[in-house]
Amino acid sequence: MHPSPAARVDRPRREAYSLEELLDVVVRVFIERGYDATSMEDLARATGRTKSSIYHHVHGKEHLLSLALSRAVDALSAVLEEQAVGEGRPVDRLERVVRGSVQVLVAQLPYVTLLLRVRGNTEVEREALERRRSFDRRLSALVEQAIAAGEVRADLDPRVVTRLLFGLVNSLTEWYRPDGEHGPQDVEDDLVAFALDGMRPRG
Amino acid sequence: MHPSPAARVDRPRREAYSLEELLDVVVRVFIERGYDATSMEDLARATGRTKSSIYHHVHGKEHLLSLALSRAVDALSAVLEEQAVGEGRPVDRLERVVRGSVQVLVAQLPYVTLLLRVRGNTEVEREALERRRSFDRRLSALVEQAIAAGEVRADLDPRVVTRLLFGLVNSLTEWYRPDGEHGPQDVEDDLVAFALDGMRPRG
DNA sequence: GTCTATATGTTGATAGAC
DNA sequence: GTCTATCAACATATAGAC
Repeated sequence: MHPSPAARVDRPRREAYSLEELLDVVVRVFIERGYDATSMEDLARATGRTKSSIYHHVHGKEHLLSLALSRAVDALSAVLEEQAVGEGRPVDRLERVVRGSVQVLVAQLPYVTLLLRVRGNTEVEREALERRRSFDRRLSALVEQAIAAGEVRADLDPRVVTRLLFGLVNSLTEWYRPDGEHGPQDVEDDLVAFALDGMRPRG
Repeated sequence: MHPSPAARVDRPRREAYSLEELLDVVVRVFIERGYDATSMEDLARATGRTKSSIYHHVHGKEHLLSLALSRAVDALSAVLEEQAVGEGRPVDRLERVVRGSVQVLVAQLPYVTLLLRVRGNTEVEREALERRRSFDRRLSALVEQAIAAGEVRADLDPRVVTRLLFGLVNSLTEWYRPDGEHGPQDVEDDLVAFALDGMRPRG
């Protein structure tokens, strides 16, 4: 059944574009509205194309999520990989992991933000969550090494310290904006200073 | 049009129950699956009733969210209200706000968790977000008073410190569990110790 | 590689019996 | 206050023209 010519909406035909460009727009919308609340029609509107056009690039909505989460997880894993078997005092390696994580988080803010919001509804999400937990476990081991070496205070529960440190870094996604009033280096330095020495003046 | 008797599913008729009981179940499911991913049918299954039965208690899905968010926001506001015009050094009032927030967060964990995940898609969500921002602003003022009094280190950006402190407390919802291995008092003490003095041993 | 049109399932919500 | 039955809207996804 053909439509009558009068029924056609004058939707202009857009240039072809890459998966990379598509993903940038998609992730922005996923964060803004939430993954589940975002429809393929929303994505079509945001990209200035049609749903069918998106389906030409990817298998579906969950595939888009999968691509986005992989990027974030890969970047974070690389940071830990560098320091996990590194040299130097445990507390210094820990600091480098924190600094590296902050840098990744800032550089890949939308992707990491999306990763941190995943709840495990689907297989794709559960896989990403499992890789996050692996990151957590290895960071925890580093904290315990630092405590054993007397470089981190021993009067606090190591597991709680790990969680708090982790939470401190991850909380950046809730407020840090690249075009905001805080520079990435200042935020990184303030966060490390806060984590190591706290809010109270020393002396 | 009546169904044939054979088509009827043998769904047992359940006892009446209160809005309070309903809300507890609903919030648990909202957190588990995410608000948008949760269907009214999911809620019906979780409560052991039917969709229609739920609609008898509330106007709809968003009404359930509204009730849940109000509870969290009210509890957090009460904590700040106690200390905002309180007596004592700013840093001590700040510590009491942090301790009070942790206690509320632990006592009302599912409700606060839900609040912290809201993105502002609807009017109900935007209202809750605005009340959160108000909380943030007043906490920020308290931090600045403490810095002005020389009770909090002045070499860090006050706004960044506020965000980090806020993020530290809120990150509890990501891992704290009432039936877990950490007692609420220990977590509260460790968090305050971490925030005030950091991870590094003093002396 | 984009488009229009459509198939097919699920959603939030309501009507009305019991 | 619970239930069964139903709806209109919207969801993901696909077919096939250009």
